[in-house]
Amino acid sequence: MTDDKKDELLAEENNLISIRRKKLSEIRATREAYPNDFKKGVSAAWIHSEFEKMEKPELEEISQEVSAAGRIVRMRGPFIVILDEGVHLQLYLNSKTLPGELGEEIKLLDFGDIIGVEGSVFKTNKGELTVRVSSFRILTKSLRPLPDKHKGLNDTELRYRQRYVDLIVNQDSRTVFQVRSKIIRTIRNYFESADFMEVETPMMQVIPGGATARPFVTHHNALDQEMYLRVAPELYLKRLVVGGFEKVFELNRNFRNEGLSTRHNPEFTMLEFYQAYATYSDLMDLTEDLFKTLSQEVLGDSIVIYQGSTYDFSKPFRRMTVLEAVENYCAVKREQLKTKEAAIDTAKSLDVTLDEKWEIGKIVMEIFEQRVEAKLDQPTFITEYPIEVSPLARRNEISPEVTDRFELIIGGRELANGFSELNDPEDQAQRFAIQAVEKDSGDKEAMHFDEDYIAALEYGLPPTAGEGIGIDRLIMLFTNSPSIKDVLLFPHMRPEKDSD
RNA sequence: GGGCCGUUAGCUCAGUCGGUAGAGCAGUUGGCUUUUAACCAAUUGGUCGUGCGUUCGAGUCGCACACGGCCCA
Repeated sequence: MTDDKKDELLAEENNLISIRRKKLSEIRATREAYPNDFKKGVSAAWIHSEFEKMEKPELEEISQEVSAAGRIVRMRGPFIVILDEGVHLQLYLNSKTLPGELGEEIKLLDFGDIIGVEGSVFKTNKGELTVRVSSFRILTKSLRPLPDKHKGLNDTELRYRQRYVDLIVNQDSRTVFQVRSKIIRTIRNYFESADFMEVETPMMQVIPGGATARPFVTHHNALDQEMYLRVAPELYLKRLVVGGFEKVFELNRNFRNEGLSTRHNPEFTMLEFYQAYATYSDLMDLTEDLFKTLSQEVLGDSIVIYQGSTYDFSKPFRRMTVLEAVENYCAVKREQLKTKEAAIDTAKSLDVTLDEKWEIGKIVMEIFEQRVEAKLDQPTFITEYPIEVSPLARRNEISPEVTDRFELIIGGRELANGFSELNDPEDQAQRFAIQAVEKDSGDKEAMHFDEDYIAALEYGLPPTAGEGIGIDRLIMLFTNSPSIKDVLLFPHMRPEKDSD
């Protein structure tokens, strides 16, 4: 780049950035501007835990030397506060008492710079633990100004688009992602200690399956083949149970080509687990225990407060059937849902939008989803889902029009979905055939006919129950976050403007 | 997809009836140098999201679009 060109770019650039860029070139003129040889001896957290309890004279006496590093977040006269792994550490740098060059170098410091320091630990007259810096070095010059030191970064859009800035300045945001990590770790431990094996199945699939949802389509060039990002790992996990891995789980990303909302991101994290010789009823018990364990281990309490509601996970969850829920929450009688015609009338009277071509089970589910689900605040297992909306679930032996399936609703939102698996290959083939017809008639969410999965069932899937838990929604619940974007490090956002 | 709200300095926000674009923080210069949102003095910084329109005159009024938020489907 020519000097003219450089000047031109500088002129276009924000003045605050160009001032910092000049400071950077001053550094470049004398030494390596981005050195890699600084050894950070101790963390800010360690310094606090080790010396906070000591008194001023005691600290003066031992005069402990340390080397530390962090990002500058405050400057008060000769005091500079750095942030190291979320912990503040105060430094004392007096330009009049430091050796000449270092005293000059203080002028090059800005908020956001990452510095490495050496010095001794002491306490100020006001009792604040501080490092009296004897030497320091700018390790990384920051060229962009940080947000307001008091008001921080509030703009939701900027917090999502520039998460790195959000994480520097908003401790609450850091905490959400620390809790997220801990929840995922706790889930892994929970299943591993219950002898489940963690597995990884394809995210790129030739036949997408396992959920009624529209997939993302992509293309494999060498094979010249359409491929889909998975909407669920379900069919692969059950193939593993056929193969004799009787307790498996997968904790990873699914992709669904749907709209965005406070509860939906196109890619999201799902836990799915399968257990041979278990029923959906066993999994409801397991789910209660899992939620209790998570809240105890992650929050240290069985009580979770979410957006004004209080949930006590030490108590068993309510259980009711889909029909009971519609009866209770829509004030309708069982007869009003008995036939398709009655159900359509009921739906219309409740102002539920529907398609009259739908079967009765689908109509009842629409009533449930549009008029009941949001009202179910306390943890509730809803059971007896209609067969039409459950193409992979086992038929109930007493009422063959419903399945041995449940969903867990908390705060009006679906958190989990589990069922006894359909392991009758002939029944499954018929259900796939029905899905294929719906697909041909234009339903983009309908499932494909998966012949290899039928072949697997024909080898024999033991009686099995399986469940999926939406991890992002779970984390929203445990971190009291109103939007899924708050619990995703990099939520999907539209491009800001056309970049060409 | 529909409705409502928002978009002004790097950040957080004011901006009245349409009449010279403001504050705090950050920045710059100097002072002070064991402070606690440090302080004191001076001072720089704007495509008012984008485009079109109404008007003598638009941050402000109208239309369209973009992005975001909330609610609904």
